[in-house]
Amino acid sequence: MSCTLSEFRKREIIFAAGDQTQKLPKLISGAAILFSILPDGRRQVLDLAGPGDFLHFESDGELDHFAEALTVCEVAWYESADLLKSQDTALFLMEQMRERLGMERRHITMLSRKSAGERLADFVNLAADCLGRDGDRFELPLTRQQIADFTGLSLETVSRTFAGWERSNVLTKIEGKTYEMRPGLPTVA
Amino acid sequence: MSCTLSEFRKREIIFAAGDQTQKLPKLISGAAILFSILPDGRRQVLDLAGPGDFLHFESDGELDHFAEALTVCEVAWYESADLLKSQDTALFLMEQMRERLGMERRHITMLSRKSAGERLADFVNLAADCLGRDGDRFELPLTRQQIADFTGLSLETVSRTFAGWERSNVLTKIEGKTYEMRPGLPTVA
DNA sequence: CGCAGGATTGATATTACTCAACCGTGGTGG
DNA sequence: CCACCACGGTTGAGTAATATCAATCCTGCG
Repeated sequence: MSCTLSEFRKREIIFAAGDQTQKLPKLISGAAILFSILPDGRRQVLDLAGPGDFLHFESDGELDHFAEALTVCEVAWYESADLLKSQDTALFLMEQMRERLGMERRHITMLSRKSAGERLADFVNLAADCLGRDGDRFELPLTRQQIADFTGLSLETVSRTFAGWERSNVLTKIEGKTYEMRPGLPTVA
Repeated sequence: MSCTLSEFRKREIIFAAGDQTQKLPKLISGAAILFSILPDGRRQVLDLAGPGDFLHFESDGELDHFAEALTVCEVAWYESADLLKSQDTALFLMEQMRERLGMERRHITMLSRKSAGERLADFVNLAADCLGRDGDRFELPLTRQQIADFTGLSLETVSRTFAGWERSNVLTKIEGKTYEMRPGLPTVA
């Protein structure tokens, strides 16, 4: 299967809403966030992506969201026609889309009725999954604002909640953006 | 393309989480809600479906959500293998999944930072689209609780918000579950 | 060293939730 | 045929959670 590879630096935009596309981008390594910009200028973070995740499924048309590299990342660009040629790869693509749909639905559930603490605990687990853990340690290469835009909270609430966790020793900042978690975070439903 | 047809009455369960499936259900007529049940017993409404919408994309495995008929509805059950055989229908299926993904992302955006009024205005528009409008009139065959479970609000807040709209004449209850809207609902982003 | 952007913290305001009582209606059975 | 019941819906009072506004603090970097 032919595809081209490209690399992005941290904070680089991988693609923007409004771009025309003919290829499907798959994240090979690193992590990215998907977001849209609302009419009032606010950003809504839609999803996190890790290695193996497709960043969009628009095979031919205009993109409706942005993707930004959270870390250095490699992206493979596939021809969607190639992927649909064989039933195997079509099935694989469908599986990918279904997983993404499941992610979005968990996101909906998280936003729907959970408290600030529960949302952030969900987020931390999700982020650790996407970005990789080293034992109990993980990195959060996102700004407070990005975390707020993912969890639907204000950045102050994000900050206060993390501070509370650090005070009660369920979370420790090791250095920079690296944290270590201990059992005791609100349960993830 | 071979497929079987079945019909459901209002409030009937079309399929349940945990069911095994080999077929993809497409709504031909009527409307349905998709929801999941959380560990604490609460229901989370994930989506509304109207004519032409697939109710899930699980081609072979266990379902993770429920579908319930909001009105009388007809459902066509397709073999997923059939749909993936030709590139045309595979592309069509992919388009359907992409649209569903877009719906979920709008849902995320709605839940993320909007006020009760904005969420319900979004919901009303979405519901009118799914369930069909007759000019400015539309039906809402959902309970207050279901609307609350979709918008992430309490049923009391849903009730109060509708009551407020009726008082200010931006929404009128015609009879039963039929409403008429007038310009003036919070803008949909 | 100084600057800029992000992060933290505090005080206050607001929104929507919770708890609780009450209403309306459709259906059932005496 | 009517009374009653059950369920969904409405309304009110009080509260709790989180947003907002504002001041200050880090930290990485030129």
